[in-house]
Amino acid sequence: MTENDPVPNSKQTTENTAAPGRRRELLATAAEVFAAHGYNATTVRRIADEAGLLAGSLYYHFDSKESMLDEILSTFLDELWAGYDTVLASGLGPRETLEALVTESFREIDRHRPAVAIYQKESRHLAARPRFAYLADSQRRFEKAWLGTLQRGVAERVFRADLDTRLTYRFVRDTVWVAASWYRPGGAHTPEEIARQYLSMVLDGIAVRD
Amino acid sequence: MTENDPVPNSKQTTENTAAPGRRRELLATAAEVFAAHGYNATTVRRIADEAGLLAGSLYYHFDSKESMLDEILSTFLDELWAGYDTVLASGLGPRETLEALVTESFREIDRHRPAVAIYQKESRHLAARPRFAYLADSQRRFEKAWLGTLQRGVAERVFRADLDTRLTYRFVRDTVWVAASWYRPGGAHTPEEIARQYLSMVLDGIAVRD
Amino acid sequence: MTENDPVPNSKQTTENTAAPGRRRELLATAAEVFAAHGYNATTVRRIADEAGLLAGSLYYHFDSKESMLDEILSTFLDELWAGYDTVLASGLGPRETLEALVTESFREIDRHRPAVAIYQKESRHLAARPRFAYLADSQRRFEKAWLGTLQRGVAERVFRADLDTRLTYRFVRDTVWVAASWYRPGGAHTPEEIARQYLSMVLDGIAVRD
Amino acid sequence: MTENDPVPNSKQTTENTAAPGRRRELLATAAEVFAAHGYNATTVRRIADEAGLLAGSLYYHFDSKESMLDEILSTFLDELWAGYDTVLASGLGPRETLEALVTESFREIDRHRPAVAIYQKESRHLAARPRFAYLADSQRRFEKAWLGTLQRGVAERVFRADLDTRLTYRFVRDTVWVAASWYRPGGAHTPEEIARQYLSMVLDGIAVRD
DNA sequence: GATGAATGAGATTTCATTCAT
DNA sequence: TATGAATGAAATCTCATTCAT
Repeated sequence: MTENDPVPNSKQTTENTAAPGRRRELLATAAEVFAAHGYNATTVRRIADEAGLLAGSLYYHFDSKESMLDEILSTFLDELWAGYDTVLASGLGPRETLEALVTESFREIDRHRPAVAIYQKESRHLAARPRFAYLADSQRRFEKAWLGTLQRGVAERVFRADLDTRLTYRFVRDTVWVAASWYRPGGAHTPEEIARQYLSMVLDGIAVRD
Repeated sequence: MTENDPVPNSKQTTENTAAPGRRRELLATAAEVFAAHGYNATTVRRIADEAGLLAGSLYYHFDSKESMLDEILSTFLDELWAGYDTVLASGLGPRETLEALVTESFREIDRHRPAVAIYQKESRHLAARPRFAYLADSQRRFEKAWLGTLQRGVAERVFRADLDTRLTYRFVRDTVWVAASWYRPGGAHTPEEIARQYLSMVLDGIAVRD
Repeated sequence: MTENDPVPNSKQTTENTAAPGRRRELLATAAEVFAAHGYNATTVRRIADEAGLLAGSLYYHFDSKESMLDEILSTFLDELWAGYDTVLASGLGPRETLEALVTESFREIDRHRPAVAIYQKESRHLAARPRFAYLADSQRRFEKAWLGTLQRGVAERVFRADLDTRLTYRFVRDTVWVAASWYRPGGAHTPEEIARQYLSMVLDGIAVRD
Repeated sequence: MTENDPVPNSKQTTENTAAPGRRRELLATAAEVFAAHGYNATTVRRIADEAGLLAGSLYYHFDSKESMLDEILSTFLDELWAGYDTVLASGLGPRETLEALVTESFREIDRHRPAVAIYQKESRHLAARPRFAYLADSQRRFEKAWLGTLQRGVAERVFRADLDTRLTYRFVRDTVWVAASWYRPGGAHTPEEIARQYLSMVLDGIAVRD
């Protein structure tokens, strides 16, 4: 769980790595539009309009609409795993690991909201395509990290013994990521505040204790 | 909250001359395909293939691809609200209401999995179109029911006083519905079992109590 | 050399075999245009114009422009090899085999002029693509048939001993097929007449004998 | 037939300020790519890649893709006609003229293989455009030279009386030029050797004489 | 009820070409 | 001389929809 980024992805396509200025701008625009309207429903022309050039001109920078999506998702996942790996490598107990993962996740949502929203909506069917195989890989690592933490918590009697860890994993995973669909950076809550509230609910429950 | 189906929708379009059996079959097929691949990515031809007829022939049964979607979603919402309204009309306390709503929700997922999955993925951007205004209406009623229950619970000291109810509402709402994306009817868990586990987590937390 | 059509080709794509009427017409039109202007330079719209429908409508009948080309070429090659195999299986001597192959070739040009012209112009670079691998296969069988006949002729002292058979094969092969670029069915010469003239030149030379 | 280059062509376009070395290199590269993939299928970017610069940079050297093609073909034809005119002006008999023309042709293929291959594939449809009218002119002169030689040969009883000279002209013309598609300079045969073999076939036939 | 054929609008992509630097 | 970025026209292809049979 602490190995160095074993998730292979295809981030770098034909185009050069060196001149990231324009490229990054265009990707940010594309991500915003994909997130707002869905990948399929987004036309290349729409992205181009938003970025202030003609549709065909995007093809100077990117091979295809799909390769934009690819680069958006893989860049996000690379950063996500950098954060996760730091957490997982730091030798925390299960509860602290869970807290750190949740907090890190909300921070990623804060930084990569469009990418997370796209990931949330599209990853399931994308993962089937060879080009996006890294999504399935990431999914697997993800499960290992979260489910492992829950199971360790149960084993160490930090989490309740009667927990269906698989089910709990799904609940937790989904709630965290779906947040990207309503979260607005710069809104009422900081990522850390949201994480705190969420952890409070999941760890201690919302019911008043007798 | 107990009024009779105030959500207007357009379920019945022009044609319902023929045996409603075929119609229902075709909608079930369409829902399955929409859920699996997304509404936009689903071609009319794909639905027709799956149903064993030619694309053009679907237009004998339905006005348009959109009207299939409309009918799938509105049928689902009608049933959902029938269930919810029964719960909300039965005078339960906040905790029991929450339990009943969650249980009812997982039952709906069990019965209408494809519709719920479509709803989950598409409702946000559909709600903007006039034809699907009922989605926004439903969303509002939904918020009133759930958020109201949480707030009532805090007021009656059944739920913790320090709860950010709005945030909690979002967490709960999302987790429940996203379940449609992994739930498989006839799988390891009954809807009631899933509801029980989920409620246990949300109400009492996963941490071991001192 | 007498086995039953061992050249695999992909003639039948998705579309049905049963209703060949419209399909065949459209292919004939496409072949004519491909032959006249080259495959790359031919637009789908041009074919559609010539056939009297809209460009998009062609896609009801064919998967792609490429699949039209594929079907044109593979249909032609199937017929060609049916004819060649009959000749090769009939136990003729080298000279008679050569005469029969040449005659058969000019007959095929008469029947499939556009296909032959396309084959002549495009086969070299198409053969590299997996989809058109059967072109390379055919090319190999072709060489075996013609070169083999020439070599047999030399061995049996029917053809001159000092013949560079490989070079002669190339000359003969090319001359025969390039004829498709100037031949007009219904013109001054029948295929058999052309074959006779050509064979006279190749077998006996154009110089007056001393 | 001995006039000095009456074929007008447009070889020199606007720019020839710079070192003609680079220009020639670029044209050689372009010719190679045109010959390998066809003029239409060749992108300016491909030529630029092969030459080690960017697509836009080619426009410093040439007006357009078409002007590269123009210069390649007209340069070739100028040299070809220099050779042919020498032969035609030297007062040889029909048989010797034919031998000299064939030999000269294979020498041109050796020197200008890519240009000949392009000429072979593209000249028919290019000749229609005004800019490439010189291709049609050349074609006419070509026919006059070859057909005239054959007719003279028949008249002088050097070639067989029963020859269909028009048909023979086509056969001979095609075979010679198609050779560009398989000939590789520096391969097994010198141009002169190929010419000898070819002339042997055409003049004396491949059949053993009784 | 269903088919086969077509429409037409719009999508992605390609590519020769331009031009400021 | 060359680059990097963009243009704009056109190409292939997709797909919801229509309609005569």
